[in-house]
Amino acid sequence: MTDVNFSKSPTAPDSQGAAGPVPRAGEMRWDIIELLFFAYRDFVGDADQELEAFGFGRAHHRVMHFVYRYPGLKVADLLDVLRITKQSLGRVLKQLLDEGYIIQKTGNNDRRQRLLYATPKGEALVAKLAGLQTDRITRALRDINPEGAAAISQFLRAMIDRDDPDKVLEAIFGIGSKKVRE
Amino acid sequence: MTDVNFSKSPTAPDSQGAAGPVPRAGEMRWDIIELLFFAYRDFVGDADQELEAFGFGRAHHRVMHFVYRYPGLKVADLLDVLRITKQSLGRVLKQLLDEGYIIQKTGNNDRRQRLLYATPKGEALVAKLAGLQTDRITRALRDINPEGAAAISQFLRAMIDRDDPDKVLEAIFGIGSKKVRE
DNA sequence: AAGATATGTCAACATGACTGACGTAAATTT
DNA sequence: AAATTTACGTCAGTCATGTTGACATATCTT
Repeated sequence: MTDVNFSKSPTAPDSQGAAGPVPRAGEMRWDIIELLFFAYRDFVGDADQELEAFGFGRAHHRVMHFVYRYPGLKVADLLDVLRITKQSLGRVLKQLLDEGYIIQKTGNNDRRQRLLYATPKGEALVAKLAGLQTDRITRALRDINPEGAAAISQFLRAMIDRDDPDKVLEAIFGIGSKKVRE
Repeated sequence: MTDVNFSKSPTAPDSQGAAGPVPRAGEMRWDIIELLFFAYRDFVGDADQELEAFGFGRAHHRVMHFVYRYPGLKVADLLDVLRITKQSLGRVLKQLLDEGYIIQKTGNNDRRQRLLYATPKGEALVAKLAGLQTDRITRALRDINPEGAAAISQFLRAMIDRDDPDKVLEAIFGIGSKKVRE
């Protein structure tokens, strides 16, 4: 009744419509591709539910998270990290400023800059959401030994593009001696 | 110049605006949370670029992927997997049908069902996109031994909600003896 | 025959992304 | 000192993808 019919596909699996060297299906990492999809879907799903209560979306979460974690982040840095346009960021940032989750401070050296900081209200929101996600991660790591955990960390790092890293990635990869809020 | 000011946050890191037991910052898995964000961002970024050339978006990719991988998937199954509404799926699915990437077949036992299959054109698209993502995964796994790879797989599986698994998750977790296209 | 199910469709709307242009203040370069 | 560049904000318009709720049709189940 809710069964999927897996028998005989009407199209041959080996027929290809594209030119050039197409990778063969047998070499594909379907397993990891799909696990990443589902893992990420449920990982962000934790926060999505909470955010509804605040009238916020994922965009607000991402902004709050990085502002909290990297105090004094500039607007330009945030644009690099989130890879969205000024317009998109502007809308979300304005809401967070208006509702008192984030405050701006004029840069000391460069007065054009607006350095961003989380207010206590903003910190509480970030902590709540990170708590949910940390719970999931901790659960997932429960039966994994330190070597396994190291492999997971190494794998995730290696999945990230390292050409032209932004401010936050530099901190994560320890390129400079950037300090991050613990 | 593009430096981030990490010194003295204007708000105390320990001040909390929320009631109840708030997890302390020191217990948070900021590392994994952020690695997942960046890893997934770049992982889906591979496909996004290619999709532009086809005039498609991520939604089209997700539909194509699961239809290819689980031939004969029903519309209802797809709704479960993608966790979107009928409306949203309908728009995307209609395009893919109209443009010949997917075909429908009426169910054998239940003639109300529309079983979905990828056409050769659709298969080529999925293969192209999966190839890009597989390349990234293979690169990331290059220096990781089999035990590490097992830990990664175990971790990703454990990150996924197991209550009320859909058709595809049942196949992935081998609950039944579902066959999947290799 | 009545009811439940699978799918498709309509209207209306929200969010978060985009482009391109323009303005202002402040820093930097000439 | 003047010209240019940079950092940021904003306006107008568009697009992709998600939402809700209602309703129609064919088909299966009871």
